[in-house]
Amino acid sequence: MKTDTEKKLRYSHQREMIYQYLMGTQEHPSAEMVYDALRSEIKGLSLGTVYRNLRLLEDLGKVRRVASLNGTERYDAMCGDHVHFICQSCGTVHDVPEAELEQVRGTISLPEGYQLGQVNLTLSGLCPECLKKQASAN
Amino acid sequence: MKTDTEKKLRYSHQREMIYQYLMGTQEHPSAEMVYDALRSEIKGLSLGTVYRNLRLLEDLGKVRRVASLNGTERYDAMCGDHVHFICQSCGTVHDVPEAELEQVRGTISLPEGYQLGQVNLTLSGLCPECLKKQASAN
DNA sequence: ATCGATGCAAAGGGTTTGCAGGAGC
DNA sequence: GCTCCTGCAAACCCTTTGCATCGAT
Repeated sequence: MKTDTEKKLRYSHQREMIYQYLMGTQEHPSAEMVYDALRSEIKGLSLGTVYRNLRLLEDLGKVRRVASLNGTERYDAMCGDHVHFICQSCGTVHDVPEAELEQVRGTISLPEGYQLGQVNLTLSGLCPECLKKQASAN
Repeated sequence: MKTDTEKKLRYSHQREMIYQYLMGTQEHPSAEMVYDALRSEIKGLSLGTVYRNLRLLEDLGKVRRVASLNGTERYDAMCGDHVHFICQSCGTVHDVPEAELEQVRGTISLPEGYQLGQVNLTLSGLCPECLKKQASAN
């Protein structure tokens, strides 16, 4: 009586590497960034495979889509709710550990009848580097 | 010493209608939804024009991109920060007036050197209708 | 008359998918 | 050996853009 994920999945080196890569990075990469990072380690890796596995890992709840920048999705292996900062200029996505999302979650009162899933708090603005560049451009 | 928006803009019926439509709706429409809603009123309206004007209105700060669902951007004419609820199942975007975003903004402490712009709090989950459908499917 | 705005259609960029061969179990 | 997974490339979808024309000032 649940979303039947009847298909049993097999081990795949590609999937494992993709997941490991996401676990080990802080950069909240897009599919293409993952692809670029792994193509040297996995000969013949294809972008399609990266997309397929990201989607699969997402369905499994092991990976999360954390932001969308200029039509490009960004992924993260940490699945707990947390806060992200997106730089409008360079597109970097940083975690913001200081912000207390738990606290935020506490203050939310949804109207009757809604079921709350993810809480996504995204800040945008300019990162230190881009601020610097902007300053020196004047 | 500012982003020179030197180009002077002229009145356009299409732009006016698009803006009015966004002001008058609660549905946080995508470009195509705006197009579909207005094509009967504006003969010969083109989707490209809708996109161009949404972008322009966004640059003017009169309209805001509030969410991206399955790679499709959603727009809103209300430009203050507020909270949105996206139904994972049907894609509806609702405002959540109860949530106190101001309060949230107060609790945020960014690391040194960042400049905070927009604060975007998006909740996702299931809306009442989809919950109902899901229940009756069992 | 000038130059911004439009419609149209083609191009662009990210993501998905069909297919035949390859790999896990 | 049965299926799932992969690589490749074509297909898809949303969005942007080039171009000739229309329209506002």
